[in-house]
Amino acid sequence: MIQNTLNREQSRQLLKALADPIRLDVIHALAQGERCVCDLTGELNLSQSKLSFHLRVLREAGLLTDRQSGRWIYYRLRPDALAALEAWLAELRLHCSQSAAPCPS
Amino acid sequence: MIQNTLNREQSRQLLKALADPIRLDVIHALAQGERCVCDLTGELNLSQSKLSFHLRVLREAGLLTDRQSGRWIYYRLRPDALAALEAWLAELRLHCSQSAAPCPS
DNA sequence: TTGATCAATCAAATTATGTTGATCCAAACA
DNA sequence: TGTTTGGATCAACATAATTTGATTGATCAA
Repeated sequence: MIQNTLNREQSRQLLKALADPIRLDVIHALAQGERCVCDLTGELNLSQSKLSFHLRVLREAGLLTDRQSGRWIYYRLRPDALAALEAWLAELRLHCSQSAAPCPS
Repeated sequence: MIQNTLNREQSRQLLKALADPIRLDVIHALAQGERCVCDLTGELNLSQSKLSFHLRVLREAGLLTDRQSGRWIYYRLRPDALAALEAWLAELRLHCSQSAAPCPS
């Protein structure tokens, strides 16, 4: 489960999962709503095992959930994971504009 | 320059730059404010060329700016880049909870 | 049952990224 | 000028991530 404040390792895992062109395609497709794997392969023009690999990376990072219905598996984005990353980024922004003391310090 | 709305490639570059443990250490250090390279090597206990490599990745992604003063170079986080990523994430969240139509579609 | 389909997994091959140590360049100072 | 120092860059090497094709397990329909 994703907490509201991410530690360094959690944010790294989310970022790493997102930092791939194919996985971003998946993310963008799922941003429109839940999708079945069988539809995603077609929409994104990916081989079955390739898609499966990337879905797994995203799922294990906590960005996706899946549910099974018959032989189909549906994936969706987890808004809480996205919100947690947003909060993490917002924190970084708070104090970053402070100037450095001149070197040599 | 980072626009307010990122395209897929821009967001990928930002995410990829962030998705590394050493670069996250750098980011966290710079989140407290501007730093000289010479201080960062010490704080993060990194070899000079290693730090330089990672600073370059972050800078080229648009996450950092640098300024030179004498022989020292100071880096700082770009809050606009962070804000742009936040906005990108927020958009993904808007419609993602919509359920899929049952397969076969 | 049997055969077909959806999707996960695995090992091998490929590709991309990060690390290291050496070298280079520019600024500062003697 | 000549030397020192901060930092960028480069090539060779090491490590990590992705792709591919084959195999497996589960569900469903005939």
